[in-house]
Amino acid sequence: MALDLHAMEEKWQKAWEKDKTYKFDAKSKKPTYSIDTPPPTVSGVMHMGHAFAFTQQDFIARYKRMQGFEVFQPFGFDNNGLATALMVEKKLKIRQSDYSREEFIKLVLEHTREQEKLMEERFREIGLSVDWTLIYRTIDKLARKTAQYSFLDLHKKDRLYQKEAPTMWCPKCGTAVAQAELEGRDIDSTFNDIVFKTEDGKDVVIATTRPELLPSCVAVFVNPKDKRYKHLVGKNLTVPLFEMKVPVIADPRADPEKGTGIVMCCTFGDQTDMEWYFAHSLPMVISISQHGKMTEKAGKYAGLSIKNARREITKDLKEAGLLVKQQPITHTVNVHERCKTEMEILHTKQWFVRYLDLKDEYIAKGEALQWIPKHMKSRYNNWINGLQWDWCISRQRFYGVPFPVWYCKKCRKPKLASEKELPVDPIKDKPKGKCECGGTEFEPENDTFDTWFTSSLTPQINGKWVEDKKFFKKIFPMDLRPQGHDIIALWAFNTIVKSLFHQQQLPWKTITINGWALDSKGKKMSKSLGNVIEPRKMIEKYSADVLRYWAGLPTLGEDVPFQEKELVAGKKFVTKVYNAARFVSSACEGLGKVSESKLKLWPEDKWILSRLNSVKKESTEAMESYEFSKCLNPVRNFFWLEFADYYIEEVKHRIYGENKESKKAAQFVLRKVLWETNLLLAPFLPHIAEEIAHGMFKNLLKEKSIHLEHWPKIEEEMINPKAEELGKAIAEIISAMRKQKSQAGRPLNTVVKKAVVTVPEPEKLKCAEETIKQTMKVESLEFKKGDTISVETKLAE
RNA sequence: GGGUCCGUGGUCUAGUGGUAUGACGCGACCCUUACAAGGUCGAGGUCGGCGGUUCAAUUCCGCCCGGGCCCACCA
Repeated sequence: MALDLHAMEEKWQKAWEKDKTYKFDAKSKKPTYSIDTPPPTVSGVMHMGHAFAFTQQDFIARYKRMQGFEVFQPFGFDNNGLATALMVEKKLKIRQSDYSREEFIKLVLEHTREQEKLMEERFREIGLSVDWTLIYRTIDKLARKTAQYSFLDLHKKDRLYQKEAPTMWCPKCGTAVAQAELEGRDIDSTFNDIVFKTEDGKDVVIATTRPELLPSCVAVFVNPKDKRYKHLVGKNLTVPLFEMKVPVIADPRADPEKGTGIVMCCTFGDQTDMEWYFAHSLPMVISISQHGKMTEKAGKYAGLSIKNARREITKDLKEAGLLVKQQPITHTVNVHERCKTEMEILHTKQWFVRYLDLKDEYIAKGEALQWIPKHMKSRYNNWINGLQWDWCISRQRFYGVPFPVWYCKKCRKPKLASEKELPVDPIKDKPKGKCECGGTEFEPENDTFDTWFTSSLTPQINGKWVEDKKFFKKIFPMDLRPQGHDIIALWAFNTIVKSLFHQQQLPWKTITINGWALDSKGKKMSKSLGNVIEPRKMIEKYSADVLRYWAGLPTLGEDVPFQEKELVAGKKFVTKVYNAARFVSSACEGLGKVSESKLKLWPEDKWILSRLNSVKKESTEAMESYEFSKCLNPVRNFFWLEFADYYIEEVKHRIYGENKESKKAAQFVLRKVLWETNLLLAPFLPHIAEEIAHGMFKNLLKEKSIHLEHWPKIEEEMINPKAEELGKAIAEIISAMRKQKSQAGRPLNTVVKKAVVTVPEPEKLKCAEETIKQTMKVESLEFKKGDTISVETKLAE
């Protein structure tokens, strides 16, 4: 009887939905286990990486539920941010500028709702034990309210400032960005050796990749130890084409090895330029506008794009004979992670969260957090140690959560919304009351929050921090944050920062960092490479349980190449479990309650019960430390290689035999092992586990779902090393006999006329004589003493 | 350049101070009353390289090579 896995899985998914099996009950007396579920970006599509990570999260959720926790596992959608705005514009063929912010947000929420539905269907197909009534969105009302409340709270705690300062800026998106949004990219460029003139008309050659910044040149730097240029320090040089005079200054940050060893400082070509600007109180000459055009400071080049200006200026230098050499190079440049545009440092007014002063505390708190795998903590530390900028949280973007801020027209002071008004859109809403100065006229802050300003509040959003203090107390701090290693610096770090400011404690007890699902060759799956495999295709071809099996194999945190053959193996395993369950179920027909103490156990019974408990112990410890693969692997091997391959074969004769006493013991053990391994497998293979439980062992179910049953308890008294040793020896002997039958080309049910078994301690195996004889159909069995186990057989004709 | 992880039969992996787990693939045999979408058995590895510690190293230490990721590197 073949089982239709797809129909079976669909049946149980519907049943779980109908029975509200995974519903979070806030009134439950059980201890809460809360999970800070990552919100996938709304795109309508589920990737293999999603399936991978969310399934791993679900293993934990299901395990904790079976350990008696009331599991809070919500689901989220990230529909805040640039990616979403662009997607909606494209799909609906609209421009956000044609709408008010509130209208646009409404539109996005409506539109993404459809995409969410599609995604929700996909995510449901992998059998997540999510409470689907707990869905949050990073731009819906609660998220906006929470983010704005967070802003007010940070303001109250004196953690916010607004400042005109050099800021990382994306000229394409026309907005400030945070350090965490930068990405290093190798870009081809040209080293241009440009001639500056000394006051007495001599040439000084300076190498630069950015000749378009010549109009912003405010100084020239040399290393104080560099003898070649010592004579220039304190003198002025003339900037070619632009003819202004700039001083030569000595500073150790100038690298004599790079370029010509003498470097121009512009406001601002890079971070060092900025440091020099502050360190040497240099003037500021901004020649690039917020939209990436040259300003009037660039003279005749004003209005050109950066690229065009670079070309024109290079051309003019060449014509003037001031460009002596050009050399192609590749260098790493910071680009905006969203649009891959090269970053500029511009002087603009932005809101910042002041947080650089607390680096030590972040590190200390990071120590107090349980990181799994442990080494991921060093990425967090690494990031904090390298932090150089306060968190710039304002974005000159239209779509996002608006700042709850207006400015007094009279005194320019910011006026913040009051908590009760939240969420507000200052463009549409008016502030309540007057300014401190008495002013009554205000203009809105047009900026929106960095999306991470909101995403870093998922524990507060899900815990209803701003709406239900009692609920929040139940949920927060959360037990688990599962997430990818790519966003440790962004999501994990910012969430920790926010909770430290708002709640003065860590947002979670444990953070698990999952790896990536790669293609079979270990490359990242991406549309452009054409190596994307959709989980859905694999579910259709195999099944959800099979896909989950694949996700359960690797160690948490490992990147895993997707090998379809592992699904083949998974499918075989699911089939095996089902078939074995069918056998056990039919073998145990009519078996009611059993009084354990009255059973007379055979050696193989003691062996498998001992092994069962060893495996329970091993797998429970593994799950407790979030090492689910160390649970699944041993359970799988135990089930298949010991229980199915040996134990079942060893007791068949008792099941089919006449002796009621021996049959009952075998039945009891079969049922117990099957039932308990099925429980151990339930977090991994929830559908087939439920099918087996309901279809074959319904009388053992105490709850309406196997997923609400308790995780098997370890029975230490059943762990018996001697029984395990004996069981292993029996298996070895059986295997040796199988080998001889196999090598003789005979079926396994061939009768063995006579067998001589050599073992180190024959007397210990005496009790297993009947088991071996019956299992291998041996007519006459003799034990001999010898150093190693070996078997001689005479097969029937 | 700094950090970190990884490198085990054809492929993917488990694991450990005493030469190794399982899977997929491969070969042979077997239609044995749970399972032929199966079973049994088998072949296949100098556990990246070099040195060191040790009675003993794949496992510990150092260096090197190769790969991934994070950070830095923008003259």
